Amino acid sequence: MAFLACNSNCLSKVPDSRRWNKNIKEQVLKGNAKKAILTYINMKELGLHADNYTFPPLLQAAADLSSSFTALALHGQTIKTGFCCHLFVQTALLNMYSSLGFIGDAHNVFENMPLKDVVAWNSMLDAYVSSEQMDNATLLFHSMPLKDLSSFNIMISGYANMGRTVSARSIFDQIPTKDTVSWNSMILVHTNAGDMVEAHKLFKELPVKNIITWNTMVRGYVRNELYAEAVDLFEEMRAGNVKPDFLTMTDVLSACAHLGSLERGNKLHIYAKDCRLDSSPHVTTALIVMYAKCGSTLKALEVFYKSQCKDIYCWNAIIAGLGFHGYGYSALKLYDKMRENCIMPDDITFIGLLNACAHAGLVEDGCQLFNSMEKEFGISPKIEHYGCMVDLLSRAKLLDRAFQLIQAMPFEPGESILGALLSACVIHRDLDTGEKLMKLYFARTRQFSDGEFMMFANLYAAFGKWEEANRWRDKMNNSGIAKTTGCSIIEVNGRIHKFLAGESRI
DNA sequence: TTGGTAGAGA
Repeated sequence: MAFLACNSNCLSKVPDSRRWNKNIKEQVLKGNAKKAILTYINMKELGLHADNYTFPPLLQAAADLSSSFTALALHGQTIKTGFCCHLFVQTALLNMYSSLGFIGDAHNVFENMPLKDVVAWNSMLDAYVSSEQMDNATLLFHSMPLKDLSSFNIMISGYANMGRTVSARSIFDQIPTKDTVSWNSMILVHTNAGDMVEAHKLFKELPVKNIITWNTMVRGYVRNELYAEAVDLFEEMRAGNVKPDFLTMTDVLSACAHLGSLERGNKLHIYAKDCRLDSSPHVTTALIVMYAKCGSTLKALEVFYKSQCKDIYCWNAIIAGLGFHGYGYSALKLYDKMRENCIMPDDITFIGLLNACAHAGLVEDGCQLFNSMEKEFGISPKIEHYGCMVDLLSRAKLLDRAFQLIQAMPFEPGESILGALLSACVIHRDLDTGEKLMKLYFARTRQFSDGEFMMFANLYAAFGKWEEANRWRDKMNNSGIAKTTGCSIIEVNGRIHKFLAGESRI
């Protein structure tokens, strides 16, 4: 309300709809969609009329807010004022529905447009591409009476998201004059397909690179687990005086975290400070993760406490980092602080917390947190949360409770949950629970993986029951896997004779 | 003064 008063004071002196339009647009550009909508309401209250310049940013604001209610109300306003017939307003309506995921509504707007220019066609094309309807996008692309460079670029980015290298390349080769967007999208196609050699080839060929080109490559290396290459490219970037942004920093820190290189991580931290990139919550989170993974929990805490702008990612990272290193109580204390700061936990927070409890043996705290997810926060536990709980109960030797949880969970238990409880059965010498679990798995009509057959075989082998172990081993689709993956069964003359956990000699 | 295309954290 304070904003409205201020706004009306500032703007009522100049009751010019142009100024109001400009103001609305600026709010949207700043990411303040709510204020933009409030400005529009204020404008109407003052008796000013909206026009074809007012609606496009407002429709964008509705999309930014992900508010279908606001979207429908604004669509109604365009009809009421007659501006729904304006080409630019129609295109903005199409884009708003597309952003909200209402592709059918976007298509309706498009179909009812009496005049369609290339921007309208591209908007519909993008609606299909961003909703992964590449078949519809391809049909539309080929039926377009007008195409420009954006049309080709939109198609390439669609294929990039689906990893369709050949289709993307065919579009790319048809472009007479490519721009940086075309090249960057084509590089992304290859990084998404896991072909960093081809991505790097294009990167070298590209005459004019921008920050997105560099970031696409750095991210590509990280996603494809080529961490040293990611760091090297970052150094090349610096040597070439290309200024990294917060996304470059986030990814190179992530590479460093995977490499476990604290020395390099420290240097990157200093660099991020010098470039003032460390204030971004993305970078803060990446720093916390890097320090935690490199074993420096104290530095992770220092980054966390010094950060002026902490979001849920930062909180989740520090909770998970503490939990991973066995500081269960500290993780729980930070969770309390997080709640005091009125930050709502999400499903990732609980994965960190439950893992923290499992590592520190805090069984009852873990159970309470697990129960609070749905009751207090309306978060339905996912299979990962059940996995953490099975791990927590198994580590605490509460095998029957772990079994009951698996029995009650609304998911098909996977290999990792099976592995957690079965190995606990081996450690705590409880074959009964192991067999009960096997029966439960067997009762569910599903396809068993070789990994699961091997776990069953290992369970019996651990208890010296070679006949059963052999029987389960024989069910494996590829029993040769036992000889190549470090399986813990030793086979002599077709019979399993010995169980050696963790050894790979056969 | 207005609508469309590339990367974007666990």
